[in-house]
Amino acid sequence: MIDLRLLREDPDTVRASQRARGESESVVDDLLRADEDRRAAVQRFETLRAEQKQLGKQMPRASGDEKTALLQRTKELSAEVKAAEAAAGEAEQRLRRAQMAIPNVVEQGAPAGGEDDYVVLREVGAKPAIDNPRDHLELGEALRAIDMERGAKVSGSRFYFLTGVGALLQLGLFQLALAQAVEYGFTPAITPALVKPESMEGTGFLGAHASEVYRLEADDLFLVGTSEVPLAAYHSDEILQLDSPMRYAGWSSCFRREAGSYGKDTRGIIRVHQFDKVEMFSYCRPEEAHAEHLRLLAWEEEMLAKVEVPYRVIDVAAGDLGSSAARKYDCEAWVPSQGRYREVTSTSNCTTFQGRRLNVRYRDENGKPQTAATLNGTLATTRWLVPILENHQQPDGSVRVPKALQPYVGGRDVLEPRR
RNA sequence: GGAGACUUCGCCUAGUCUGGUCUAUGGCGCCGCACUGCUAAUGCGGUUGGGGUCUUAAAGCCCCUCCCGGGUUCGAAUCCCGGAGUCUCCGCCA
Repeated sequence: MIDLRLLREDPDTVRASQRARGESESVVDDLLRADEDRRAAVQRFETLRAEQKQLGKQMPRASGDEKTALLQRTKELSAEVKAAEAAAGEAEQRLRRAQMAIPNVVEQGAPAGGEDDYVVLREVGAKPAIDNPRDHLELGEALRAIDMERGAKVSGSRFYFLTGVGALLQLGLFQLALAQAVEYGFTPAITPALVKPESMEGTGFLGAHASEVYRLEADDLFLVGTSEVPLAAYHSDEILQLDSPMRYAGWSSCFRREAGSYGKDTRGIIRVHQFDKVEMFSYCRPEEAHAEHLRLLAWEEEMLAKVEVPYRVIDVAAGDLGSSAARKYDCEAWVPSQGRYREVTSTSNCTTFQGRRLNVRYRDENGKPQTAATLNGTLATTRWLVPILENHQQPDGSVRVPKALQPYVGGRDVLEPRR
C-alpha cells in the first residue's frame, strides 16, 4: 500500500515508478480520483453528523412544541446521516481497492525493465574447473543424501526426502545461519507455517502471487511460502520502539504450489513444493531502510563465503520486483552442472509498503506514530545444498565439506559415496 | 466437540442492570513544571489512536474510535442479534 501523501504531493514519482515496472500509469489517476471522492464523502457525512449530535444534546432539555420540532428534524437527519455514512464507507472501500492495485514505488537507481534487465553488481569466488560435472541429484543419490523417488512415491512430484548426510548438511547449514544471525543481534524465531488470510494479504502475497499459495479451505488458512509472512505480521497493529532496527531470523518450512512452472527444473531439489529456510527480517525507520538493505545483503554474502561457493550479486530490474519491494538484490550461486548462476538468496527493501498494510508503526522524535519500514533477506535454504554439493565434488563422486559445515557432519571433511 | 465467564484510551480499573449530563472514572507508568543540597516524597498540569479542515508550520475546529460487524432508537460503552479472541470447567486425543 503506497503512501497517499506522496501520491497527492508527487504523483509523477509514482507514475515514473509504474513506467519503470512496465505497468499501467492510469491506475495512478484512478487512485487520485478515489482519494478525492473519499474525502468529499467523508466531509458530507461529518457535517451531517455534527448537526445530529448538536441537536441530540438539546433533546433532554426540550419539551412541548420545541421537542416535537426537534424530534421531527432529528428523524430526518437520522436517515440522512445513515445514507451519508454508507456512502463514505463505500468510497473508503473503493479507495482501498485502488490503493491495493498499485505496487510499491521503485527505489531510485533500480534498473528499469523486466526479468532479463538485471544488472550484475559483482562476481565473487573462482568457478571450479570440473570436467563433466555430476549434478546435485546424482551426487546426492550416491551419498544417500537426497531421495526424490520416494518423495514422489509418498507425496508426488517436486517432493523429496533428505536422509543421512543430506539431513545433517541441511540442519548444519541452518544452525550456521542462525548462529551468524544471533551474532549480529537477530532474535531467532521459529514461526507458524499456517497463517490467516489477513497476514497473507498484508505481506502482499495474495495479489499477483495468489496462485502460488497453498490454501486450506476447510480452515481458511494459508501455508506460508516464506517466514517473511509470519514475521511481518508478528508486529502488526503495534507501535514499536525503533531507535535501532528490530531484527528477526525466522526458521520455517516454506510451501509453494509452483503453478505454471511445469517442465522447469524438474530434476532434483532446485524447485520443490516444500523446503526449509532461515530468513532475516528487519523492522526499521524509513530513513534507515536503504542502509539496512545493504547490511542484509552483506550478511547473505558472509554466509555464502562460509559455504565456499562462487556467486554473483544482481540488482533486480523494476519489472521483476514483486509488488511489495522497492529494490531487490539476489545472490546467485554457480551451479557447475548447468554452467550458470542460480538464485540462492533474495533481499528486498519493502520500505513502508508492508508496514502500512499491516499497521506497523514506531514513534518519531516528536512522539508521533509513523509507519515502519520492513526488509527481508535469505540466509540459507534447502536449495543451497545444490551449489554446495556440486562445487565441492571430486572426480570420484565424493564431496568436500566446507570447513564451517564440518562440525555438523561428524567432523568429516569429505563425504564418500555409499558403494 | 459441549457449557460458562470475560474483552473499556500503554497496563490495571469504574461505568453496562436503570440509553442522553460518558466530551469515559480512578490508580500505575510516562512527560513537563514547582518544591528540594542530591535522590526520594509531595503538589500542579499533561498523556488512546485514526481521519478531515485550516496552515509555511503549530494551535484551533469537526468526525470516528469503549474487541469486530449488524440491528433497535431522535440518541448506544450501555439494549438486541451475529462473529472473533482470552480464560475456566467437561469430553476426546497426541
